[in-house]
Amino acid sequence: MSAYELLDRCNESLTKRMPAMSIYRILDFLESNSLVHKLTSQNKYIACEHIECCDQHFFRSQFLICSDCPTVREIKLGPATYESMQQTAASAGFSLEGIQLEVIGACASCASIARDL
Amino acid sequence: MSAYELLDRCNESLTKRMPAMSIYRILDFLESNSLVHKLTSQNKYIACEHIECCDQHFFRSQFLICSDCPTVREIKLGPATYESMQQTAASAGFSLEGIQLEVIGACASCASIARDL
DNA sequence: TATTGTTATGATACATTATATCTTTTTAAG
DNA sequence: CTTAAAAAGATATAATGTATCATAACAATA
Repeated sequence: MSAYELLDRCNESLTKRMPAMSIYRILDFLESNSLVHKLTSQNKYIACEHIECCDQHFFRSQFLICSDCPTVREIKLGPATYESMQQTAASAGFSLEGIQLEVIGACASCASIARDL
Repeated sequence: MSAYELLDRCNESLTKRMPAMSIYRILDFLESNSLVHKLTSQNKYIACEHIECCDQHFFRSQFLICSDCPTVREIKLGPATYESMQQTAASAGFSLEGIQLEVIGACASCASIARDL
């Protein structure tokens, strides 16, 4: 959802109107704790898919974003993949701090619909 | 540069004011021809670093973005890397259409400054 | 050359996304 | 309790991007 979609959703169930600022502050907090991720190519926010899998999740994610429907899958980035990215960066003189890997594609269901046409 | 920075730059050298719409239309065209790329995590646009390297550039790029200065390096994505991403996507049922890989880090010069502190 | 249909551009308004800033409230420490 | 610091509320505004409609340029054809 976008920040403002979240805002509308909140205001449906609240008697008092929530200001946009609060949504962004809350999202900042959740993001900095890896409970929510921002899909920068969509300006949308998504709950971490692995919140419950462990106490502390020390892994990086990539996002598979369907171009036809709202489906998004968050997939853990293998340490080997991450290290190879680190090396690629290093070979260009960069010391890596973070990555944002967003993959656009057709999800299983949309791809099968497309095949039937 | 951001779209509006580009707009301002144009208006410095033009007698007539250019509308924002035109900038976006021009950027759309350049993007669809891989002459300009959008850095979605920054809402900025950058000229392709490999425009002159070949007639047709059939490769994908990743972007190394410095978190301290405006430096951005565009690096070709090796076919092996791309295929491994395709496989990862496929294992989640996605058929890959495109990727956006933005890497945040410290460029060589900013990293060396940081070391000296 | 005139006619017509298509594509591109100009112009304006508006929608969406995000931040700045100042005030008030809450929390925590001494 | 008092006070300093942190969080939340509130409002305005900045930054980014799109919709839409009118006009202009262009190309195909009679």
